[in-house]
Amino acid sequence: MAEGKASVKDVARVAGVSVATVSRVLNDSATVSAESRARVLAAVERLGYRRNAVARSLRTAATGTIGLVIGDILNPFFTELARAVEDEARAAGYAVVIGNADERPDRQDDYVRTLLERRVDGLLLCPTAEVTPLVRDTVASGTPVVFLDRTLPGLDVPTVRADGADAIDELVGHLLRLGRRRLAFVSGPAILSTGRERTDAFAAALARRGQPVRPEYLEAGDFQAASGRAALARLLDLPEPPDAVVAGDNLMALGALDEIRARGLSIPGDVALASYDDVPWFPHLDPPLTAIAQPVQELGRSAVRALTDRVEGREVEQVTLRARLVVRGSCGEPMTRRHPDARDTGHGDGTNDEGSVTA
Amino acid sequence: MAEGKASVKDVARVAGVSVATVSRVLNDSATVSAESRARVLAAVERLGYRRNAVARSLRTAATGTIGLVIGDILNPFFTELARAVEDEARAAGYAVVIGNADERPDRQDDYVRTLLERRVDGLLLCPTAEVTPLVRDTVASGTPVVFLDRTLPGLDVPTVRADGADAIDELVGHLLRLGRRRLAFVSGPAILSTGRERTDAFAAALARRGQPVRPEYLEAGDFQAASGRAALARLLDLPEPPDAVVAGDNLMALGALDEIRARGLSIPGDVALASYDDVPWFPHLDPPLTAIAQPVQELGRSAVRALTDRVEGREVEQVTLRARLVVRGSCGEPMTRRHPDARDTGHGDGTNDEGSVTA
DNA sequence: TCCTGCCGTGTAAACGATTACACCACTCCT
DNA sequence: AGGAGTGGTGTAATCGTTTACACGGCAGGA
Repeated sequence: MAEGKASVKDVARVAGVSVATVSRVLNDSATVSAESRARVLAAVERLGYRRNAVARSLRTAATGTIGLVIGDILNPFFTELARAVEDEARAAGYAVVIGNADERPDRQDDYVRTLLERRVDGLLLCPTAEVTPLVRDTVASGTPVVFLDRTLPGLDVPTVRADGADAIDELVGHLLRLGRRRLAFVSGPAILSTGRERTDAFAAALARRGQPVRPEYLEAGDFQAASGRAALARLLDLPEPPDAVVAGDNLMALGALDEIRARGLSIPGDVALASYDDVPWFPHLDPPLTAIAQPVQELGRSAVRALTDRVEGREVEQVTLRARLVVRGSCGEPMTRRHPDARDTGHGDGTNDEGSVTA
Repeated sequence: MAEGKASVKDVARVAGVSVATVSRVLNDSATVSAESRARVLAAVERLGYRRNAVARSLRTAATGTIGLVIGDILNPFFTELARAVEDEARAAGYAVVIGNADERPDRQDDYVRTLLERRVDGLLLCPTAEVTPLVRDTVASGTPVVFLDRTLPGLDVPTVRADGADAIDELVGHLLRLGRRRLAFVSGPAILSTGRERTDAFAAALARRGQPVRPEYLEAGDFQAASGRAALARLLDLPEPPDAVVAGDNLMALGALDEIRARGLSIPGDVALASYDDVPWFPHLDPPLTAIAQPVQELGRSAVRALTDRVEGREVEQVTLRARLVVRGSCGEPMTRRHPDARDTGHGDGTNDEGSVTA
């Protein structure tokens, strides 16, 4: 109704009670007579009073806020993750402050720093490719931190992540079955679990099937599109270029697509392409991209649960979920339906289903 | 180094000075002897002191934070916008708290409420399709608010947006030139400027060229994929279905794609498709999607500048930028290069260029 | 009647910073 | 020598809440 600068003191005066009573009504913390309650509520309404969360946080030493630092806000994987985190946090009564590290340790640190200064109750971190002193100190200092999607070596932090080893194994089998023999992998930074482990799983899958693992087919990028493109350029310039490439995330797959198209090569004719991460438009690409889908919704929700558990003093353990393979046409699988009359039911983690967002 | 619970008082004690001096060093606000400064800095280091932004904000009545409420975090348009806002805000010394309204007025209000409680210095709002009392009260109460991307009728709020009338006109000309005569438009909610104005521009462009505007070809959605799909279903079920469809945003275009594919129709053979908003993967679709690109980076940056100007007491005026048409193959344009050996230079607002993200 | 307990309420002390004001010790000028 | 200015510092008030503690009144049991 009125100006927005009223404080408890004003409310108390208008309602003819003390500030303590106002506070008690606002938090319904103790017994207050119906009479007082009504008068306070009326005064609040009349003054357009809005509680000052800053002062409240100062006094209670809790902000009701968790920080989420994601790797790259332009990466739909993180975007979807942020959405899931937000939903679950809101349900648990927390607000989320999102920070975008842009895959750069310095920006990550910037965000961690301001989030800590703002006294978030806990921190959800998708760590960038480096163990910075700040991150080390932060986890050491007892601030509730949970790693999401990725881990860093040498730090004892609860982590929520998806294991794609089985899916990668399946994908390798798929490619070999389709006659591909020169399989390449473009991984993320080796220090990140999501970089190292995916490469390892890939190599293990080849080995398990008695296939050689050629070091020149193991490329590394930084999870950004440009690095995917560069990696593809190096691979395609090899004397014996690969006939199948698996990209370590969806952005590098996009970069790979760029390079393959730019060279006038066809997919899957000249080279098969598959991607880690499944995103809504993959089914609409030419050809539809075979991908490994992570349970993004569950990842986000579990992470929030783990963090709030830590914040509220409960014990938490590591959470590992499973990713799974979604076969489409980009590896040479015969396309059974050129113009499908039913929806491709590739996704399946509960929400997004091919570009149709939110139920 | 040590525990993270030190306060200015502790620092003062260790440094052998008063809290005032500590504060002065921390804000380098007044002259402090080199001697004292050094001792304070040493104490800060030794105690691992981290300034409490909550207390600071309470005292200074400023949080150094701006709130950004976007329509839908799963929509890449908003994601890119958020990125731009964040960059500019960070450069201006502000942190950004992102809220995701999910295109729902109640969630928008939820976020506006908590952001105001947390005393953000200003609010960047992409309003949802309804003028809620809270939004009305907020702008009336003098809180610095700037609308971004969209306006609401009846509210006098500085707005930063892109005008697509010229681009739509150009697109209509493009379609007519390619022989399309039954043009349909799937708009967003009529109450939003981004809904209404795009429809109007579309109708005006047709009228200007002496083409009839058929009301049954003017569909409305809610900027989400599902509504685009539903709209397409209605359009394609008409006795005389359109031979070209323009979607009012990228998600509805995705939904349109879904429906067209599900019916076994081909693009552009059976129906041409174009979209408002350009996103990194459009060039990789089958066929590459013709789209109207908004100057997203500039939009975000201008909005932050407008808001910080308001926050810091300067006058601000409306900002209107221009969108532009990016022709690809989805309307029947002969594809000059099936396998381009140069990059499609569709985008051009400075940063993203096809899928390659960040320079 | 007096004591005990409970209910509803108010007073005042925190929380951790910033900052107005006062103060001291100089130096420099007249 | 005395006054004015200045540079460096400390004391204490303040921001808007929450909450420990105290207190008055009233009911019920002995």
